[in-house]
Amino acid sequence: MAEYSISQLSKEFDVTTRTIRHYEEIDLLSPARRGQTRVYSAADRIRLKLILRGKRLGLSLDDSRDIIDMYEPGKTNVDQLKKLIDAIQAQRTKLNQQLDDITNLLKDLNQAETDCIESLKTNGQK
Amino acid sequence: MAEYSISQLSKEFDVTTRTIRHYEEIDLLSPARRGQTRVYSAADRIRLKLILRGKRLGLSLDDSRDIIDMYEPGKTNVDQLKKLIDAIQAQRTKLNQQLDDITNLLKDLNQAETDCIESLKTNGQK
DNA sequence: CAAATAGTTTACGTTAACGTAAAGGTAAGG
DNA sequence: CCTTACCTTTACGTTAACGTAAACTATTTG
Repeated sequence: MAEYSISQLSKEFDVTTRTIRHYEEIDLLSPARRGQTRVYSAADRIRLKLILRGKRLGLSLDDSRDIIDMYEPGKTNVDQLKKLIDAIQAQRTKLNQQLDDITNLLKDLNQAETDCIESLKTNGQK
Repeated sequence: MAEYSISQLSKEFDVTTRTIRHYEEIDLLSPARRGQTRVYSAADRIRLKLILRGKRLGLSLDDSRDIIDMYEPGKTNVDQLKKLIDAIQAQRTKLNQQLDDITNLLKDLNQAETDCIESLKTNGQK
């Protein structure tokens, strides 16, 4: 039963405590309290991790919320489930686009690098 | 020698003309002018495309500017070239992180989806 | 020739995601 | 008991990336 303080998480994920509290303000996190002090569970920690992964992918916090909510199959309603499947498909489409973008960018970077090195050889001589 | 109007590009890439003008305001684009009217070349169009790709990857416009500038080997200075190679490496690192994030997210989405479908089977019967 | 369409500049407004400062509570160590 | 280290809340400030509106020009079309 792991527990974490706000500063521990702050250090582990290299974000400010303000950021973590901000996520609570917009209901992305809801840690327990010991008195007034926030106490984060392992589940809270995972949520934070997911939020930050979303950030690295350029998602808005609202988008991240949607995605994270997908992981919880507490949505018994059938219509909601169907909506979820659609949302999952939409996300997948977007991610595949990103994958495509990244491979292209990596290709471009390789090209830029060889150009650079080439230029260094030629140019570094004079 | 292809030429494009601002509204053509706006439609092609599904962004507003305001957005395109904004990129000019911050010197990400510098189209020619016919009188007062902007005239975009094929190269301008490519730059816009690259900017938007950067956006999809969650890059800031400043980051995109840096990356796009990498493609132009007009940087004869040796020191700048070395800096460029470092920058390229840094970008590569970040992109590989993103790749990792995406494959994980896709994995999660698959899981979420099968959970959903499972839940639909069980739950949709009653 | 009037109206619609596409272009322009200028300039203030908006939203997300925190930053930053103020003011204070609490527990441990010397 | 005082300092140091964390914790808290409240609240205004900031930046990026445009949105939106006003006011104007130029061209085309019924």
